[in-house]
Amino acid sequence: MKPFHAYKNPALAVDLAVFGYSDNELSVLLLNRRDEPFAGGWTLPGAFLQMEETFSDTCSRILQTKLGMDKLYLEQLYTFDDPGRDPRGRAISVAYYALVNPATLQVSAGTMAHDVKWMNHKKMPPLAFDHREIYKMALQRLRSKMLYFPVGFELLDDEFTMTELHELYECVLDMSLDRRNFRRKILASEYILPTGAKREGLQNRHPELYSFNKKLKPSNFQLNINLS
Amino acid sequence: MKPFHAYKNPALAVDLAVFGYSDNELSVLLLNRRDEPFAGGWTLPGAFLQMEETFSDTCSRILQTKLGMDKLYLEQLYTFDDPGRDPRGRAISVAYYALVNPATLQVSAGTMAHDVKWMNHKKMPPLAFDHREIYKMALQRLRSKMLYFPVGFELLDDEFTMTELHELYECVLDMSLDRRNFRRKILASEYILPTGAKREGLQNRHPELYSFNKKLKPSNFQLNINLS
DNA sequence: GTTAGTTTGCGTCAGATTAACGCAAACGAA
DNA sequence: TTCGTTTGCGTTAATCTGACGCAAACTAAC
Repeated sequence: MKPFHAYKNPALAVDLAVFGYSDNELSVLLLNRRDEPFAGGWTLPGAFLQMEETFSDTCSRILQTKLGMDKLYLEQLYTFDDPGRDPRGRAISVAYYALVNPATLQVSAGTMAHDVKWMNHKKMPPLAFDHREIYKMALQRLRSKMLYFPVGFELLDDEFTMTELHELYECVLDMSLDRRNFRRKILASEYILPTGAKREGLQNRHPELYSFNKKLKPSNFQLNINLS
Repeated sequence: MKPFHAYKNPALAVDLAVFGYSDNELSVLLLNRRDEPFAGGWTLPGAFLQMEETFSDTCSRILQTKLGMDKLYLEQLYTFDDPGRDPRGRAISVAYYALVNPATLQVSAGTMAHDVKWMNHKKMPPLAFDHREIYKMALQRLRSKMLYFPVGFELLDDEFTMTELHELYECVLDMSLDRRNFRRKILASEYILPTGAKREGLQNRHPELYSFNKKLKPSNFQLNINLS
């Protein structure tokens, strides 16, 4: 029997929706294409899977190349198979999304490739291929996931104030949440703990600092917020 | 430039976790393998993607071949990429799950291929490849999805009694749910409506018949049942 | 038909949860 | 020191939940 790869198989791409959060803005990492098709257009960063790679390897390779760092929070999203999605031929795309916190975002400013750019998620340009669809699904997944899984913390630094966490949720979900009720629910979940520390730059320790409680299993984090 | 398929690409398989429900039992469609590797072992039904096919096409082809019918409820689950998952070489598996209602299940009894069998989900044999993992993820997805999305109805006939729906949920979730509270919540969601009909075989119309309300958008179906 | 046991539909109620909002101490800028 | 803002904590009414009672509708046995 011939080896699998001797048969005609579609190309396998891995595409990434990388979200970054800083200064109350949610951004997405976009790549400005140099080559045809869609030369000059915007896409999500991606790469073709090499024979020996896992998806996770490919993600790391993309992130290293474009951001100069990997080891971010990473989650598989969906696999897109529209036969017409790439004009060059049949290509399947396995989409992942990644989350970048402000510190990493700042560091990456120095190591980022010249052909990528952080774009505010409210000012997204048209995207090539079916990348708009991928991006939309990623945002939707992030939004619904942060309601029942402590995933939002991945977008913040290790230590954060309640206000910062609150603003993150309001920003990503694009809705206003009562500050006091949000605090009560988040604290009741016990997924964040006060650190007792005082942040550099602050004169006092009034805005308390919290950190994500990594010892708890994330199974029953539940914010009970109704979208729609 | 060479066409994509001229490069070395992994094989792309589509594997299906097909759930059937009847007589208060949840079953999974298993295939008894004839060829190596794992000859004689059990697997989920699957097939390699043909160049012109969409995943959905491949699913239909598998279901036609093995069940003699397609057009079931179908949802993409996850794409598995462990390089060692197939001893024959690199193969990616895109997993879907499908739901079959009792009527279809009954019809399929006559059209089913001889090498497949419905297996009670509590009596699953060891599965070849990484199919145990796929099956477990499918069951988990079904369980969590039916709590916030009206997907359970796909496992029942068009018309059903409240008791049947209640038993379905208890069976699939493998937990007991208070009959009266379940009724209250389900009816409050307005996703099922009384049909006013009387079922054949029943002498009276006391156990009321209901049907899924397809006019409602399934976005805010919420049963608020706590797993774990 | 009558009777006895089961199923089904509906209601009650105490306790928990939620949304909306008040308030004062802590803070920072003038 | 003063004043407007931020932050932490509390209150309350309305709603939701889980646990369970009850009788009408039904079935099966006699």
